[in-house]
Amino acid sequence: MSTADAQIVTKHLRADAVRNRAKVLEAARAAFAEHGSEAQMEDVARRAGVGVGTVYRHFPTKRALAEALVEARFDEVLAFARTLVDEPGPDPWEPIVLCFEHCAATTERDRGWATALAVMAGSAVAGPREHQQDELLALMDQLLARARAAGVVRDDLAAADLPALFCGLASVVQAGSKSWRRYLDLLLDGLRPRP
Amino acid sequence: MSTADAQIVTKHLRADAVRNRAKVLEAARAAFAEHGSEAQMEDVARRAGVGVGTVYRHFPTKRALAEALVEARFDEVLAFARTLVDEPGPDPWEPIVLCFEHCAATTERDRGWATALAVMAGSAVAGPREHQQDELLALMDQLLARARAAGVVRDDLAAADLPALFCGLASVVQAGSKSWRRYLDLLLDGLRPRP
DNA sequence: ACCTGAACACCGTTCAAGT
DNA sequence: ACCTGAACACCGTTCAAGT
Repeated sequence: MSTADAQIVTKHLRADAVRNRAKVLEAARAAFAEHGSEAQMEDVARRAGVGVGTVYRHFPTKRALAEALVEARFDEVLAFARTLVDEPGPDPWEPIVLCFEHCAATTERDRGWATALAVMAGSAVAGPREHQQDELLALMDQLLARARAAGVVRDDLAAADLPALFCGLASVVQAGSKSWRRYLDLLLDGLRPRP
Repeated sequence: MSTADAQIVTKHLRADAVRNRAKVLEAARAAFAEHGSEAQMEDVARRAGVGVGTVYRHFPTKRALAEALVEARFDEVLAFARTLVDEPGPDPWEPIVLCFEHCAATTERDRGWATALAVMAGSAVAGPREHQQDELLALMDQLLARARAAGVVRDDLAAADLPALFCGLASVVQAGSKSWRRYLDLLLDGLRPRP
């Protein structure tokens, strides 16, 4: 959906505009990774080698630019989740663990990712990236169903519970806690079936 | 400690300065509760009925003002934890639950509180409110010791694990999740002893 | 169509002038 | 000693002029 949109837009873009858009996104990635939401639009423009006006032509506000980056990350996360669903291993518990670890790793690389997860956890009626969110939940639901069937997770754990768990994990990682491993181990252990 | 500091300073303040300082803090409380960290210094000054310069005389930066508010909240939380330690009930698990619920409730009323918890979870070497942090950890340690002795919590759960748990909870609450209750129930259940 | 960058608006912070 | 608020600095955003 978002990919389709991007292509439709792309068709109407001049060649140099396409290049500039990509350069801006790449520059923004670097700037936001380094400075978080404090990153400056002027700095993004400088790194991309364009004028500020060009940045604003492609992304109406700083927030929109940040969200475009998150959308790209979302696609990565979706691809990862799809792999887990499509290539099931012998242990149905493992993909659950991998999802949480992937969430933590993504948060470490991209400070904007925690915000995306917070939006999902808030579960406002609709919102940006709604389709991405739905797809991720559907994928997680499949992973959970398998794990439940195998009796390796609490049988009352639903996919709808996960965004909040990811959100919590992301904030712990982002707090810079050296020991998010310990936090994650506690969390995962708590998701195991009750006796 | 912080209370002592405040009194030492108070002695050197002129009567009108004391009043103004209190008015600024009260105005800041309202402004930050309403707008979060987006609150404007000019607005704080207006609500307090003073000039911006007066706000800056008492608090060198916006960040310092926000931290003063958090320090006050911290004192409230410490008082609550002290009560739990000093007036033990029949059920040693209950105070643990109350601590988490109090954390969630405080986060709902004060958006700045989540930041304080994130700092604790990050456990940087030192930092502001270090004594408050230490005291809170010591109190939690006592509550945990009792619960462990009664066999109502995982015996590997340490007080040092709690800041991360609080941090995660606070971010879920702050995300505006209607169902942080569900999140908290999952979390607490995960802290129960293993079979 | 798209790009540029000077100009504008907004808000955190400072400081000269007041009491 | 402390207060005031105009002035400054910084950064997000706009828009007239260019190609």
